[in-house]
Formats: sequence, structure tokens, C-alpha cells
Amino acid sequence: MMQILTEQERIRRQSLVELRNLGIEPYPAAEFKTNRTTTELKDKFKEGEEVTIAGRLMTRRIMGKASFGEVMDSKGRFQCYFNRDVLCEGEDKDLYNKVFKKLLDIGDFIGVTGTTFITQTGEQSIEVKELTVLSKSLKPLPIVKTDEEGNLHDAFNDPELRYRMRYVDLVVNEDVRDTFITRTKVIQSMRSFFNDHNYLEVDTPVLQPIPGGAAARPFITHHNALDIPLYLRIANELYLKRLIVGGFDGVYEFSRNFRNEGMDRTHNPEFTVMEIYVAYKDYNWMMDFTERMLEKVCRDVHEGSVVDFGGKQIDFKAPFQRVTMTDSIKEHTGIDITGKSEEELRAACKEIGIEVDESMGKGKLIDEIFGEKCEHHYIQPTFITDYPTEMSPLCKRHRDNPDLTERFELMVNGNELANAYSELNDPIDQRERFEEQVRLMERGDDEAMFIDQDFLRALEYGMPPTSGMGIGVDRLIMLLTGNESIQEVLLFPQMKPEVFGKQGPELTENEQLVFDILSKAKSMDLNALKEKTGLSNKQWDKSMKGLGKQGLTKVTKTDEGLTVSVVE
RNA sequence: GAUCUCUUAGCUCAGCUGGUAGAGCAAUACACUUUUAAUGUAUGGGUCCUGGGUUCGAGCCCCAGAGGGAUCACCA
Repeated sequence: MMQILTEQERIRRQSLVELRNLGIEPYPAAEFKTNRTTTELKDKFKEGEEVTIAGRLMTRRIMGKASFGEVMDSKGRFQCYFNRDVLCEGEDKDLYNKVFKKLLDIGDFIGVTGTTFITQTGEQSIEVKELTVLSKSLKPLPIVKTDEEGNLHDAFNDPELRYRMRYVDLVVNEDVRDTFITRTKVIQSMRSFFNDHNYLEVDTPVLQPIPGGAAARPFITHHNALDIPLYLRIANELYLKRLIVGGFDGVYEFSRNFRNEGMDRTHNPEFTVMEIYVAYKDYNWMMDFTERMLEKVCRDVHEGSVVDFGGKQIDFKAPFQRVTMTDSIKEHTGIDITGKSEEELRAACKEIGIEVDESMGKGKLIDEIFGEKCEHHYIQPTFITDYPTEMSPLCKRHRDNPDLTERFELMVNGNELANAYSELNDPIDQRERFEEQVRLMERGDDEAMFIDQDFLRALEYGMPPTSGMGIGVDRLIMLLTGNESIQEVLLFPQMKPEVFGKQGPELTENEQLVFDILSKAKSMDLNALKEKTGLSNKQWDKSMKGLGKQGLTKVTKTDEGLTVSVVE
């Protein structure tokens, strides 16, 4: 299909041809050796040095025989001064007059070599002696300008365009680049914390025959050679525990998980969770470990332990507050859930205005109360501990109370950030809990878990006491970069597919109809033609405009009236 | 999935009661040898998201659809 070009795109393609005519290859193959980045230049600036940098030409201010432009590399921008007689020493001034002034555009990659100096207005600059075209850009970038007060003008800020064309977003919006640099730093900081403890980073299957370890709707795919369904993982928990059975002291994985559920500003179909399992530990140890890790990560990417999130100051300084779920519910609703039956809990829910249905068991009811009435109160990092057994089928029973489990969730800014257990390692109890999940599933709870027989077999071989923790990496990054939407911390968030090339140069049905009738006669009275087509006023009008625009027909006015003819 | 809302030039946005489509930046041409949101003058650039309808006439009103955003439900 023919690509329809805008005026600016046509001009850039024309410049491309003219560059080649001047013997300049706009897409050269050779390595271009630089000896500085823009930040190195700024930080260790010395006048009179010979330097070479490369990047995109981002601004140009042309003043006759001299120009200023900014070159942007991966680190930042640096000003370059292009003087006609410095750039072109001899009689041939084409490199400045034609190549720089006419044939280069904002967005083109260039390499420059020159001498550093400071301008009259005190700006660090390079006086360019050599200019190399490295790659011509055929589409105009959005031009974002910053004024003296630091205000952005014409910011490229439409979320749809930014997410669909992240490459443009990254070029044009510096803060977006910073967000993703921070993202990588956070992950590196976590990784080094675990490695310092000698825990092993592992890879476990993404394609799983049973989607286990969490309660969620999976994506299903199919393996052709095996002719079996496979699921994209919703969690990696059961695989990591198998590795603890296998004898490792500590294993962790940054796990890309996939859940076939709704999408909004906190949910993407694929997201990253870091899960870690450590042998011979319990959930109390894991709380200490988690808060130390988070404080360290926060300090690695910020000045201190405090982050500003939408005006709220969140302090990751350890230790964090610890509250049992029972106490939390008592505090925020006045209800004491201790020893309450399912019926009593259901009644209590109705009393405080929480919707319930018959599929909900005890655990789910308590979870509803907490989610509805308590969760949003915890802005500062807080460990909520000791969850009901029924909603924690993989977690060890509490050492003091068999109705509860040794589990904590870390709440930050009113949302769950991490989830951890003293892992259940009693294979007989684990089997019973899975069976309970099956009963819940039969009652209509579509989040209940499947039974993983191989996992049970692994437990039967014996797993040491173990504590495990999972932390939502994307959500942590959101907190640490001040972004309220998950799309802002994912390079390529999931979106509905874009429709390309929906309009070609072909004629619409109505245009074709008009054109066919007209082609036979070559020329016709306008009103006669209109009548013959039988089109409504609007359809007629639209078709004629369309044909005229494509230069296929012409309307001429004579004394007798309007005549339409085919353009030969 | 529900509700509200948005979609106009490459980008950011105006557009009156329904009457020939606008600005700034970007682009093109000219001027200008230290500018910095460079400046001045001139010029070009549009499927007003798509498809129907109402109307003499629709960017604007009505219906249907697409895509985005926000809120909600579900979830992490």
C-alpha cells in the first residue's frame, strides 16, 4: 500500500536524496568513535579541548553564517556552535550552507568534532570543525521547549501516543527516561541485596501445565508437539519451593507473571513480581529482612528513606509498624472477628454495609472487611499479620492459633506491596488445604486454586521450615518514582492493537459508483450525474469532494450549468 | 463489563446560536557571525477519529462504531 506522506515527511525524504547527490551517505555503516558523553563534558568541562560526541540534533538556532544547535545523547544535551568558515575552511561552503542549514533536521543523528569553549553568554559549547551525518530522521519529532522558568511548552503528553510510541516519549521527555533508569536501579539494588546474602537467582517455567501459586485467571496456550494446554504463569511460588526441597538455602526470581483479568491504572496483563524463599526462617525474620531491603533500595535511588508520592511523604525507614489483622479490623470497625462463625461474620458484614454472597467463606468475608474498611488507612509502610487460614492455603498455621496463619502483607499508601508466609511444609495439611480450595471452587469461588500433585509429592520428600515473600516490583517502582499509573513504569504497557493503513488511496464505494458512470460519458451535466447515481445529498457531496481531491474529476462552469468531466 | 469524558495541522491547543477551518511551536523561503522558548518578514500545510442521519448547509445537533483517559467492579 502506498504510504501517504505529510508535507514535512516529503521534505525530509527529498533532503535524503539531496544528501546522497552531494555524496553523503545518510545511513553510514562505519563505527563512529566518540570520546565524551554530554555529562562527561559538562562535569569535567575544560576550555580548548578537542572532543567528539554523537547524538540527535534537538534544537537549531540559525543566524546566517553561524548557528547554535543542541546534540542529545543518552545522558543529556550539549550545545554546539556551527560557524560557516570554521566548519568549511576552503571555498566550498556546502557542508554549512546546504548540509547543515538545509538538509539536516531536528531529530537527525550527527557526530561532531570540535573544540570546547564558553560563549559570551557563558554557555559551555563545542566549536564544531567536523560534522558527520549518522542517521537521517524521516518523521518530525514533537518539539518540546523549556523556558527560563523551567515551564514546558507543547509537551508531548497524550498518554495514548506516549505509550504506543514509547521511543518518541523517551526521546522527548527526560523524566520518562529517568523513570526507567530508576526502575533498573531498583531491580539492581534488590538483586545485590539478595546476592550479598548468597541467595541464588533462578529461572523457573513461564509455561506451566497447572497455573499454581496464586488465585487468578490464567492465559491458556497450546503446545503443538505435546498436544496439551499450557498456562502462562500466574505465580512461580510452587516452583521456588520445589527448589528449597532440592536443598538450596535461598532462591529468588524476578518473575514476569500473566493474569487474564481487567486492566486499569494499577493492573497490566503482564507484570513483575520478585519472589524469594529462604530455608530455616519464619515470617518474623522475613519482616526484618523485607524492611531492611526496602530501606536500602529507597536510599539507593533517593537521597534518603523518604519518598514524596502525590504530596504524601512515605518513609521507608525500618522498622515498619506491625499490626495483626484482628487488631486492625477491631480498630477500624469495632468488630472482633475472634472465634466468629461464618454466619456471624456474614451478618457483621451486612451491618457495616459490605456486600456478601453465598459463595464467600470465612476467609473471604474477613478479607472483604479488611479490604473495605482498613486497607486504605495504611499510608506509611505497615505489616498486617496473621491472616485467617481459609484465605491462605499455602501458609503455615499460626504457632499459637490454628484458625490463623503466619502470614503478613506489607501495606504502603493504602495498597498491598508485599505478601509473605512461614511456608506450609506439612504435606498432609497442604493436601487438605488444596481440597478445601476445590470445595470453594465448587461453591463458585473462581479464584480458588487447583491441586498440584507434583508439588504435594515434593513436600512429601520434606521441605525445611521456610519463609517466602513476594513483592510487586511494578508497584514498588510506582512508589519510588512518584507515578500513580502502572503504564508509566512499564516500557510497553499493553494496549489495544493500533489499526494501520485503514485508509488507502482506493476509492470508496460511492466514489467508485460516480466515477464508473462518469467514465462512460467522459463528461456529464452535474445534476444529471447526481440523479443517475441516486446518492443522498451528503453521500453525493462527499464522493465528489473525494474524487476532486484525488484529481480524478473536474467541475467546470459554463453558461448552461455545471459540467463534470474525467481528468485524463 | 458499567458510567462519565476526550479525539481538529507534525506537536500543544482554540473554534461563538449550525454559515468558506484558527493560533503558537515545527516546516518552507529570505535576512542576520555568540544565540538559548533566538529574532524579523513572507509562504505552505487539514479525511475536524470512522460510518450513517437531520439540515439549503454539520468540526458543532442526533444515532451507531473505534481508540484513549477517569471513576467503579475484579485483581497484584
